[in-house]
Amino acid sequence: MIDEQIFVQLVKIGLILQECCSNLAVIQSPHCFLHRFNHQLAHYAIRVASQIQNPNLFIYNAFIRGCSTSENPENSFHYYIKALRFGLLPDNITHPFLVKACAQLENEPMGMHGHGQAIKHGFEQDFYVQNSLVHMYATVGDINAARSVFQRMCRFDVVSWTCMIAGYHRCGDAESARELFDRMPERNLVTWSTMISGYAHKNCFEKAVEMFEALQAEGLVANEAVIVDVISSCAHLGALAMGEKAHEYVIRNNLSLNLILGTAVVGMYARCGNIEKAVKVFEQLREKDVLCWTALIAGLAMHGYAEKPLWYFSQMEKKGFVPRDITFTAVLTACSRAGMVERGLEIFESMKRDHGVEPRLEHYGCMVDPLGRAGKLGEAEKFVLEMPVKPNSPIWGALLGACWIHKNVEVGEMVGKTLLEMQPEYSGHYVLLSNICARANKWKDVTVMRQMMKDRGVRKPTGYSLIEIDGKVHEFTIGDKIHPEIEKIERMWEDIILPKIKLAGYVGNTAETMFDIDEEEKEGALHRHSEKLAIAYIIKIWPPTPIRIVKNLRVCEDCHTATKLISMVFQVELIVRDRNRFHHFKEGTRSCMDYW
DNA sequence: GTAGGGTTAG
Repeated sequence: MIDEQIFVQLVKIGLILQECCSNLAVIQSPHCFLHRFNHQLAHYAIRVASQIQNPNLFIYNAFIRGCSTSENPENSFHYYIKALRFGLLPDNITHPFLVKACAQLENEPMGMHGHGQAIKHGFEQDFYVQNSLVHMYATVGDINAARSVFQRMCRFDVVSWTCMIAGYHRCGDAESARELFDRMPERNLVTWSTMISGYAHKNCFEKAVEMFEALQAEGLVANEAVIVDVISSCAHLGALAMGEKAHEYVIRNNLSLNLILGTAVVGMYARCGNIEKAVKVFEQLREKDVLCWTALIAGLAMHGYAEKPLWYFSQMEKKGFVPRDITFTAVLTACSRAGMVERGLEIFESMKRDHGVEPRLEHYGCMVDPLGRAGKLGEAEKFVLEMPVKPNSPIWGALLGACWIHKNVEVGEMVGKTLLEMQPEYSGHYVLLSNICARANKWKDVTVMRQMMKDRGVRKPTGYSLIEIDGKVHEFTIGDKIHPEIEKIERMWEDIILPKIKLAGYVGNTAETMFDIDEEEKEGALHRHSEKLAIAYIIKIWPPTPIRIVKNLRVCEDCHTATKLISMVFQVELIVRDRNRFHHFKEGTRSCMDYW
């Protein structure tokens, strides 16, 4: 029989070891060994515990605490119930961890159970219990319950406010979060981090970056957790200069480029168009895991590479990392972008067979697209109709895109009709369908589509392009009339660029603009597409190499051809990011092989 | 004893 004091020491050591292992498990490979070790350790501790004749509350609290942050937080309840059965009364330490376990599980009914237990044992007024409850309700998204606990509290600290702020962000109420943030008397890094991640996770990337700047203005130094969201926001914005600045901040402040931050930096460089730097950072990372590899593979795919992402995928597997569903999304995208239909199908089939990963909607989407692009419309259609999951609008959208590329009006009309029913508010479907009709000279249908959009109040979003010059972002919109230098830009296009690229074989393609404007304006309007304006502007002044442009919509066929010719005639490298991917233009070649 | 971090088809 083991002495209780010795056991207490054992549990302490065990818990510390367990925490160390869970950290180690993240940074080292192969993972399976450490997981097994972890499991064995827990098992060992439990076996030791069962040897004790009269375990006291301290021991149970240690287990409840240990489990609350483990992979199976529900075990906290297991030990809680065991303690009760043993006739032990839980104390003020027990409840916060029991409630925390429910938050970890994101299980509100269980959390309410925990809340009930705290009331039953008279700890409802305990400050730590209250903070834990606010946290738990905020985490499960029940902001009303969180607020109700919060409002009944006698005192607050930075943790209470921060938990409430996180809760507001979680339920999409950034305004209330901001209000509380401005009002609270004390803020620390976690508070700032909660605000920044709150914005970033709700796609308010500019706000996230603004908060980071405000944090610096306060004289605070961000840590890894903060900067991760800042860098990921830069990635989403496609703001390379801003992202580079954040990366420099990491280096200057000696922040560790750990697994998570490293992944964010790799993703940022890829999404901001500097894929070479993404690869370089990736190669230099000391710690790598499957998500890190996935970020690189997805980045390479985004840039139109095919062999490279597949090579990294095989390297990843060789090193013993187990691909996850999103890894396959990235790999299949790479095949799709490169038009590697057969290779894609092979990998798609291997997902379940060799890796036990059940294909999800996005994986099917990755297959419909290349099949359609390759002209195998029948197979693509069959694929959609025979899917075990109900196809969603992006999948039908991929099929519609294929109909547009291959001028298939019959299938296009059928698919378009389905899409208009599924998403009557989305302008893209009307535009694509009308373009399909326009290509087939079915002008009556084009008019019908136009009218339908008008009747339903659907508007096509305005196309815009962004370029960063000396750290300042310049915006150009289609048919721009408000840009202070618009006249010069237009003259640049008309007098210099257009004649030069015409000599190189450029013929304006007006088919796609049918939808936007009247016949006689067609060619003129085409020249006012935002990326052409941006290029004309940047070529006018000293052009950087490469010229980087970020577009909100997809690059149209005409702009694509024009950009390709500009890169050749003016001897400049252009990197254009549209809503889907990157296009690299250098000396008249392009990375996407006209697959876009 | 209580709060914050990466990847994702079209």
